[in-house]
Amino acid sequence: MGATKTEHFTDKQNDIATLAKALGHPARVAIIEYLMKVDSCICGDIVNELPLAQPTVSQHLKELKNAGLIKGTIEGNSICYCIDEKALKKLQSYFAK
Amino acid sequence: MGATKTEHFTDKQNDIATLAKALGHPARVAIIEYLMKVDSCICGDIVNELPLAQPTVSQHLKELKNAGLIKGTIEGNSICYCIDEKALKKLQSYFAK
DNA sequence: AATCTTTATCGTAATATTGCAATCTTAATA
DNA sequence: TATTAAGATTGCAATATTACGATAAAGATT
Repeated sequence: MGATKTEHFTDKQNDIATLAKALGHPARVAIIEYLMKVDSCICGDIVNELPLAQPTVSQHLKELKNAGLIKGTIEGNSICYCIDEKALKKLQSYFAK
Repeated sequence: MGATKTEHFTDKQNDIATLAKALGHPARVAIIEYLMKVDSCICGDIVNELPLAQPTVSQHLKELKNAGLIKGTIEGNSICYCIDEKALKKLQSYFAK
């Protein structure tokens, strides 16, 4: 036991839960808010912005990416992260009911 | 360590994260959707509605209550759960930006 | 009062998350 | 090609979550 029984719920419910879960940590909320503010991205800046070690930030970014909330594109040496509007719109329209 | 470093983030960020986290499980999304649909509540019905055992549902309800998403009022023998609009509004207005 | 009904709590097993040091990968630069 | 810089991955310890059987608490019913 201990694992979420996703198979018993609808795709939509699982989808919303996945997005919400990704935002269920203040560091990830902070990342999203930072990305909203600067719009353009610069991944290293996120590490400087947060009071967490680089591997920890990298892990949070991975989770946000898996949930579809952010996108990352390789920019030569570094990586440019930015918000995936589609996922945010999904949340927005879900709560507008 | 393993515990979230809430003290490094703003109250608002922690607040949103708490609400989002509460919705970060499909069963809790399903509970909220069910409460939206029936409006009035009847707690036992939620147990029947979900494919989970009664103690598990009770635990999920507790988390939703702790996060402020639902309210429960004693109705004689049983308990009447319903959505706390304030929390939903908070999420709604947060995503409407 | 004994029993039933409804919901919460306890205890515990299985699994997931959080955080970081150490290390690896890959591209830029000297 | 060595070195540096930016990020990701690995491995691990601490903690949290998920799920449920057993049981408790409290009002309703007989």
